[in-house]
Amino acid sequence: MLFHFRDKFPQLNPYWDKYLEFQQRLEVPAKTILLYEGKISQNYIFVEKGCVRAFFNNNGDDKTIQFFFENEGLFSVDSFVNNIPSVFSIETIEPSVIYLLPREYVTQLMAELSAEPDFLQIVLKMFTQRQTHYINEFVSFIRDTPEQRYNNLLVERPHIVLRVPQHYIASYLGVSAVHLSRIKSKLAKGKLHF
Amino acid sequence: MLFHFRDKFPQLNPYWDKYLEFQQRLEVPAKTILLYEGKISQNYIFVEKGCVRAFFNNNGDDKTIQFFFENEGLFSVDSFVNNIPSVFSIETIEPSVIYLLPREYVTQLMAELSAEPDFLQIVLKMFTQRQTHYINEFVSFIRDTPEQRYNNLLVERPHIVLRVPQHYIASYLGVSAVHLSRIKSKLAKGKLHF
DNA sequence: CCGTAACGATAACATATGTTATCAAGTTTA
DNA sequence: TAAACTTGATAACATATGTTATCGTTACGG
Repeated sequence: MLFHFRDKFPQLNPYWDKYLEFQQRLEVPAKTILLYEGKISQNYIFVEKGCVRAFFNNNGDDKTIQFFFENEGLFSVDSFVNNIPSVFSIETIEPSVIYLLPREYVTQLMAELSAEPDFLQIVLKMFTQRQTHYINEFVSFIRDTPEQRYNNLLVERPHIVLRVPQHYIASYLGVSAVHLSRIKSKLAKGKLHF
Repeated sequence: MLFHFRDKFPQLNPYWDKYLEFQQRLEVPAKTILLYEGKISQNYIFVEKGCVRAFFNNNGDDKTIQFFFENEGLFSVDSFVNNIPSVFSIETIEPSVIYLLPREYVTQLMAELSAEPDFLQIVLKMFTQRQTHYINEFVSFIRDTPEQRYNNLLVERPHIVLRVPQHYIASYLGVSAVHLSRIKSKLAKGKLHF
């Protein structure tokens, strides 16, 4: 359970900026784990450069839930808010520049934000957006074939296809890497008829 | 995008109770449509007796998103909050007793609730719960086979399997009705070995 | 610079799932 | 009560997808 913050609600940026100095800057290679499945989330994670994914282990092979790129922030809401073990891990996909804001500062920031007059409205909108996102994700599994989901990804979020290794995308789409390769070659053949 | 209210946060019930008199009581047969896909949600819907489902039409056959039973309330958050056409329909599955609270009263209710000191906390918790629910739904599609999903349903929400016709459950699980029948018979055979 | 790992394509085979059709039992409705 | 509809099971066949293995290419660390 993740969500983004920064720049989605620009009027909150000044609050955010106040805490820049408390962030820890990390420069890390690919495949660096930022949060371990089973551990309690202790930081809000902001991606300045590179990209990360949220995933969980399922009998050996891992399943990707979501991707995050430049200027996106995330945390395991469930773990962070309720102080319970995270059900997924977070790791970098590319060499990345990451900022971590520790729990105590996030709490403090939240308290300050509550003062903002229309913070309730913003929170509602923020969660409504996130909720719509996750509902669309799962409706897509009910409605679409893997091929259609891959196509949607190509059309709606091509940067994911361009930057992320194929087996992560496959696990995100809910198919095997082999099958995703088949889907791609089938689509490529389709495009030859014109 | 739906969510439940009543009794999940008992401290809010008094607020809710104040609006009981403005609700419209409906006694309807099965297959009564309460909100049409494409229309803007004008009511908060509360199920007193019976059950309903949210679904959308996909090239002729319909796909079920969620089920609601006694004492659960729902509305299309996206449609209701942002005044846009709903992406799904809502219809009764059994003969039901339904209460509708029109938009204007919900708005009024919300305004009153904002006064409640820890309403922000409650809203956060409420949405966090809903978000967890939808994430679990879609993670289940990435992680589990249809057979496992059916099993989860049996274990975690057996009332759904008991009360809801099988083809609705099939469309909710993302499989054909025929295949759900196969899954059931396979599970039944499995249970004979003991 | 070499060895190793990561990535992606493909083949061959096994299994899962969709589609269509048919049948039986129960329910609803005229 | 008869006809029509709903629900669910099953068979037969077609298609989709998973699994395992192999291969070539590229990227990367010693």
